[in-house]
Amino acid sequence: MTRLLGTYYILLKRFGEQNWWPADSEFEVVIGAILTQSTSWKNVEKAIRNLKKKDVLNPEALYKIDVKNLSGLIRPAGYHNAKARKLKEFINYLHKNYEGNLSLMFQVPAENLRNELLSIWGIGPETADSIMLYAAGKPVFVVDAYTKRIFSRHGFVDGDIDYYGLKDFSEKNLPKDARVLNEFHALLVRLGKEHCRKTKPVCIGCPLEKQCKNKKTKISRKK
DNA sequence: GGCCAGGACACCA
DNA sequence: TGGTGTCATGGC
Repeated sequence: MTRLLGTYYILLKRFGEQNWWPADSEFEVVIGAILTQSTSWKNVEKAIRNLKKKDVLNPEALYKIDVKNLSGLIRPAGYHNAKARKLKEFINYLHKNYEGNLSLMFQVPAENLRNELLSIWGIGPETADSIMLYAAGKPVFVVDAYTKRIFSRHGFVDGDIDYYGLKDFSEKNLPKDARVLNEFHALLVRLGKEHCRKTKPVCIGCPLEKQCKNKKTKISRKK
């Protein structure tokens, strides 16, 4: 077993299954993946509630709604004008190429699907991988700000590693199993929120405290 | 009242 | 290729 996989089991034992992605449908996962860009999930939930209330959280309605109305509904998620355009870019692509059928799109082989997603304006590496893993069920590792911070602070990778360096490292050291990759990313976000924040890291009680290399800000047990 | 959150893109050197 | 600015609301 790799050290990284061992870390996964440590987190799983401590936090339990996270049951990601919290959504009622694959389509909702895609929308959530775009809305959560650089935004806390609590704000995304409000935007999603608005979309549900107006009954537009489906491919047909989202295709028909005008971008201004859409922008107003997703306002709580921040960057609402930019995100409304992003949602429109995705839904237009889906209608143009797959008749608005997400299941049809997800039949595309993983590597091709990833390139297609990346070709859509507003969908970058992380959002593409989130959609691949949590909506399409493809076995890919999702890198985010928490992953980078946690892995560098705990000595898995250098702090200046880029997205694909981190993704390659992770996928080489973990089984190609969507269930594991799904759970691990969710556990890393949980760890990041509770113990490995950008500022004020709380190492005491962190399940990875012994491995932490964050000397500068690590909180000492000594009085 | 400041910081930052489950990023991506445009622009510039 | 890498650094910086922009997009913006809401919780803590």
